[in-house]
Amino acid sequence: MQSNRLLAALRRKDRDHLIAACDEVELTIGDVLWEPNKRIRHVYFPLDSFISQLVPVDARENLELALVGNEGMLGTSLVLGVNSSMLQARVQGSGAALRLDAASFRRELEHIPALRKQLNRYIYVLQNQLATTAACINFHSLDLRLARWLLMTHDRADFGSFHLTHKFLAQMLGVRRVGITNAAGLLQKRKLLSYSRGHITILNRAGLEKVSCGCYQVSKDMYERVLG
Amino acid sequence: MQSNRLLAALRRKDRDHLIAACDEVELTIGDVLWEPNKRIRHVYFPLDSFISQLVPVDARENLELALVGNEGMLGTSLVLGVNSSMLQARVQGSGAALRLDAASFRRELEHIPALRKQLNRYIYVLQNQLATTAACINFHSLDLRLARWLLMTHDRADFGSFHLTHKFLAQMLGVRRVGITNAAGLLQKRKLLSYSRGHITILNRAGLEKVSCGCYQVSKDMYERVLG
DNA sequence: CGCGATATGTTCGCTGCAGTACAGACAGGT
DNA sequence: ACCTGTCTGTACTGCAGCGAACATATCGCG
Repeated sequence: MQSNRLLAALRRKDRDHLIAACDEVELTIGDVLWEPNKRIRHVYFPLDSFISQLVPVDARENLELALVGNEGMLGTSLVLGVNSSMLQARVQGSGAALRLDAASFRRELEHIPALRKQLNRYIYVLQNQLATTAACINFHSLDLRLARWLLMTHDRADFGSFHLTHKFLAQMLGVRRVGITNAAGLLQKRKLLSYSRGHITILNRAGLEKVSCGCYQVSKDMYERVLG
Repeated sequence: MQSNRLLAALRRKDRDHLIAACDEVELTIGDVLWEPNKRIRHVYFPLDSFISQLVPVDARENLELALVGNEGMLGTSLVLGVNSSMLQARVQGSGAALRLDAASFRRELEHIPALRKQLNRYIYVLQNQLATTAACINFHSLDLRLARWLLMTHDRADFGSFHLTHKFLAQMLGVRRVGITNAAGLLQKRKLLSYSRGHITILNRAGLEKVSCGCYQVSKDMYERVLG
């Protein structure tokens, strides 16, 4: 069991107080924690789970814009004083998370200035990651984007294999399923990964980083610089 | 001379206090107010100027991700406790703005809770607009994106014509110059706009809205709902 | 006026991805 | 063992946008 990095940065007393207020819950892949523009009832601090945030497009398609693992928190809108978000939150890796209802969370934000400060910085990082993602979509080809996506997921899953079908990846990246098959085929030919029926294993992480566009490193550096 | 909508929402006393602390400055198209990852020295509340925020990509290319006019503020990073941003800020429409140095701004944030609250909401809107932009880039064709861009600029310029060359638009949208020539040609054929040597005039705004993808309306509605 | 600089228009070949269809591979249930 | 549903691989057409080169048009300036 891991801890949550945002909470780990708090002073022991603040952290204990906050964790005591939370429930530890088990999240299962596929769970939808919020629908777009519905009231947010809980915030989540993932421990070893991770959660996608998806923007719905034209009522049919989706696109993943942010991945929240134990380095982050789901529910930043509440920090900004708004109790909904246009993004859908979907569990993408099963595991544990600390959960806190919205009202309690607001109370904790008032009581623990360091928490607000930390989460503000996290929001800054998220914003910049969003900017990087937009640029990546515009300029980089699908295989680069796929490599980046796998690296980000790998960081949060901290084990080298996970359950991801091509169809699922296509929904995340907002492309056709066949596009993923091709891109993944390229990466597989270079012995960077292997997969069969929804089970992807990263064989050569360093190689994958080399193939991926710089966007991965930019996002990662941003996090370390502001929150590390 | 317009006022700034974020400030206009404050109570008279707060607003007057804040405005008294600001300098009114004249911004000229092309001015670069910040470079990426450099220290932010001032924040700006545009009056009748407007400012692009651009993400640099691979050290050569740019992509505009946000446009800040009198409905917003430039310098939200400071609200989040970080004194830089990875985005470049470039004046895209000449005009006036209220300027405040970073230290004073921080002080005002402490003194005027309503300001912090308002700016937090604005950050939320920006974040969602960023999400919408990313989706738009991924799913929508260039002529739709161009229509959206022109509408957003038109909103902030509040007069129907502005100085924009195809080359400049290409840099904003992260595409080739020829791509803009084609897309603009399509819109011109439908009598929605006319241009000659850098001077674009919107002829039929309603028609342009109809042609544009839904992203324009989504962004606009989001602003009105949260801040309107 | 003539010149150079800038802005726009057009063309060509190429690539990446969309859309669609279909075939083979494998897993789990009965 | 068989069937069925799911996952993956392959093949095709079509289009949008890239990169590059070149042609034309317009403006400002000497």
